[in-house]
Amino acid sequence: MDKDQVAAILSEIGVLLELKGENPFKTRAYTNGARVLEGLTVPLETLVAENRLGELKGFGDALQDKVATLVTTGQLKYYDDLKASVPPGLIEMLGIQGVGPKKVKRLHDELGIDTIEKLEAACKAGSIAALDGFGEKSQAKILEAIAFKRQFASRHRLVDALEVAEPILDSLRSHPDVIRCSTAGSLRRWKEVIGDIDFLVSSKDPASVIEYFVAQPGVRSVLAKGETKASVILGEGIQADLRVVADSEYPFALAYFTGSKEHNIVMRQRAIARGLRLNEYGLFRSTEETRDPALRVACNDEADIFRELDLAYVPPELREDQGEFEAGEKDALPRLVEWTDLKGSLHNHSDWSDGRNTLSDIADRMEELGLQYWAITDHSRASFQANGLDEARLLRQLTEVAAVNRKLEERGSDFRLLTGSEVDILKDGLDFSDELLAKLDVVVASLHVPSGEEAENTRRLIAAAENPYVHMLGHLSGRLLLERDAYKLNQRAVIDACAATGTWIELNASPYRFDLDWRLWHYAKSKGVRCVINCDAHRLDHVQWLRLGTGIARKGWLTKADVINTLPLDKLREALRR
DNA sequence: GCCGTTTTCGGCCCGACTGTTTTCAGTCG
Repeated sequence: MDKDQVAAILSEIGVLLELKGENPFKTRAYTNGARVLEGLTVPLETLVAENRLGELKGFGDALQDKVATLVTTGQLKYYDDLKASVPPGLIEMLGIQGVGPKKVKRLHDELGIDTIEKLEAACKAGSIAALDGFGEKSQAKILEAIAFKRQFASRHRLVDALEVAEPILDSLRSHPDVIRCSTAGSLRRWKEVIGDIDFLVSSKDPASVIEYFVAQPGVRSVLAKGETKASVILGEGIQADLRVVADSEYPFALAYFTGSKEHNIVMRQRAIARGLRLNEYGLFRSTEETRDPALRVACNDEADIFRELDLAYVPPELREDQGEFEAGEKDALPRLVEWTDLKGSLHNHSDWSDGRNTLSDIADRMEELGLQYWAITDHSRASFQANGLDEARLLRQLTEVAAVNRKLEERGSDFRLLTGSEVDILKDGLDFSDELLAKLDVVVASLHVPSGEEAENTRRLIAAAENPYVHMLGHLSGRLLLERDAYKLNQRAVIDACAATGTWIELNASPYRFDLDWRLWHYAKSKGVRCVINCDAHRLDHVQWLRLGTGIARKGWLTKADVINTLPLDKLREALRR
């Protein structure tokens, strides 16, 4: 088994132990172990072979033993027995809002409920309300939560969340009683997929802000409303939470609610190690629970908090406990790329294949936005479903691009369209000959029709990377967020090949893809692979995705120097020729 | 289950909200 499979099993063991009512710290040991494995950059089998699992954080005798067994045999009796002892429906029941491991255990032990369907029937029959510790309200809430779970997915794409969050944030900002406000949580950390939206506000009058928030136009129902927080469901089925704090507490609350949970745990531990106590209300000179402002360390913003804990400021995108503490201690955090650093996009479509707009409309719009270049890389002939270009049409397109560029030049514009192709990676090589590819400014090679075999897909992509006319690989994994997993593929092996050949890798900025995944960029960068943040635009307004994609690049620790399309046009042309 | 310049046993990050409770357990983030 590889690390991801082993991590999934450790994580599942954690959930199963919770359902059995095990010691929560034991449960956490498994959950933590899974996270450590997910972030591993060396092959797990190597660690096992060299007996070095004990070097991993939180890996004691029990975890080392179980992981080694899984890696070498692909099986684990402890896990099999545990899984067999817990009905599968119980895990599904955990996904219902307000139902946790303790309740699932009691429902199962006392009423024999082991599926969501049985739970729903029991609610309707009134037998949940009769249970000790439950009541009419719990029963009604469970029914509601089951209906909600069926109607809406609990995970949402970043772009969908931003679309509803940004107007609400603007609205909060305009409220007279709001002093400072921000989004927080996974949205602020720019995760590609988010669960809910978090807002944070500082105010002298929390009650009025809470009332204002629950009355926002997008609010469909109110889940909870207290003195300092409220939870609502927005029309799109996305849950949004608001916290209101005093302005002096704002930086602490912002850091706290931005998370991630794992990042916060380390922050608290750093506070404790310095004789301090950190929570959402402050950083206190005390190890006891307190909110005494006299004991609070004065901090005006998040940077002050990091400084008190002997760290450089960590941008929200990096707060995943993926190395930011080691780097922050040494003041070695990178200066991350900004979306305004980008000068253009090198993978885009026009109405010659499956895009919507003409070459001249595209040029006019991108010039107007202040970009310096925009590559037209329509599909190649094998993508006939996307109206892919054959050699003759591609050659005609080159003439037309030249004509558009001549007009730009005549009116004194420095903006240029670049010629190119998103050439299909086929079973036996690329869809176009090297002679044809050599005539293009930009060649993006993409796998659209994968094989079912990991080794075969990996081989095809490596072969494409080795072609001297290929500048970059497009949407490497082929995933579609919340729709389709990555192809079977050894991504690290392909990254290694790109490092060896100097081939760039695209960060496809489409919010449906964000591919290559941010978790792999740190590795790619360490190998010296350069990134291209591409819109893969099919319409003019997809240019907005440059901003989204840059946030993902930031999560991958990338700087301006790591991203090719931050280069001005003349430097870019040189790089393309190399 | 993990961990240790006080500790190899006894801790392990912390607080708000809800419902079912007369003081707290469960859940969530």
